[in-house]
Amino acid sequence: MQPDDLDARLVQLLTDHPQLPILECARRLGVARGTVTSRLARLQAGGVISAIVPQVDPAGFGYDLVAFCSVDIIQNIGHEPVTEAILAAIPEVTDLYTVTGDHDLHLRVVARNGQDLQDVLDRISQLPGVARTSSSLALRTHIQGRTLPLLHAVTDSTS
Amino acid sequence: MQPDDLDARLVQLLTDHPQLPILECARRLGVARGTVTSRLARLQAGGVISAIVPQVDPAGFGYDLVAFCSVDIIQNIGHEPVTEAILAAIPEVTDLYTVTGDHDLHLRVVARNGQDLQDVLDRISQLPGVARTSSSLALRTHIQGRTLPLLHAVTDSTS
DNA sequence: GGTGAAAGGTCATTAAG
DNA sequence: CTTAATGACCTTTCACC
Repeated sequence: MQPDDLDARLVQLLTDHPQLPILECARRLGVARGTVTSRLARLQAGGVISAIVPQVDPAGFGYDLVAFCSVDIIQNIGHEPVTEAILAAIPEVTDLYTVTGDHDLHLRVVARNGQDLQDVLDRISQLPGVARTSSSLALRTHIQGRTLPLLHAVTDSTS
Repeated sequence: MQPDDLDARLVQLLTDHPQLPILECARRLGVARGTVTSRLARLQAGGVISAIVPQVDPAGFGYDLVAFCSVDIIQNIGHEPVTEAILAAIPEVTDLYTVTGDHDLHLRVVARNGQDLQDVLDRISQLPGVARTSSSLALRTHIQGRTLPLLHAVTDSTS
């Protein structure tokens, strides 16, 4: 679907003020309450808004280390068994992608400290189907999961 | 902070049923209403719950291509100017990390299609301070931003 | 547990593309 | 003619005491 400028401003407003009532949103955007309601419904139906749920941050309970890990898979094994094994066995894996390039899988993992990270990477390496892993530590997270600038860019160029 | 099993079940409940009233949460968890309220407040204050906001999914408005890009920075330039330039100029960058290893920065970018992706990568390459980029395309997103399994693992071993 | 107040869902009307 | 916005009604629910 194609969101417009009003959609972008609505999402921005809700992002800045998480629990702002719909009536207040309508007031600040200068539209009727029903408009805000229908827009929200349309955004959710269209998949632009995937969910409105509590965002759990692992750093909040000690997992403040982030690393990226590339996994090579043993040749004659499919991707599925390996990805399923990783997802099932390693809760520290927050993101898992099949990628092109030098390696097969790309994952983002979190850990409590260096020792814990080594343990996590070891557990991944020892999973059946995993041939080799290589990793790099995130020294600093400049931004993570930002999407609003893109949404604004799209709606600005549209209007 | 250290969340316990009740915290994990509360977050799980709210994740499964996004707009479940607090009273209903208390009923299903078998605790008093005030308990749920105070738990939620504590989780937010402690940073375990970072926010409860609409999750914007770029795939919802056409950006269904995901790629990872490694950036090498020109030696005598600091990281800050480059990261700031990237964040300011390229809205397609959703994640940006300073990392250890063969490269300096690790980013996640989204695009509308292959041609659009090439354009995005070109724009990154041409930013001042960027020496070189290399990228890999995500063929499949198995999981992204999952944290609940980790939360459950932590609280299970704690209890 | 009771009470005041506000939020959200629904609908008919109206304006606009 | 289709689509969307408006404003008001009504029911339900929440937070407070």
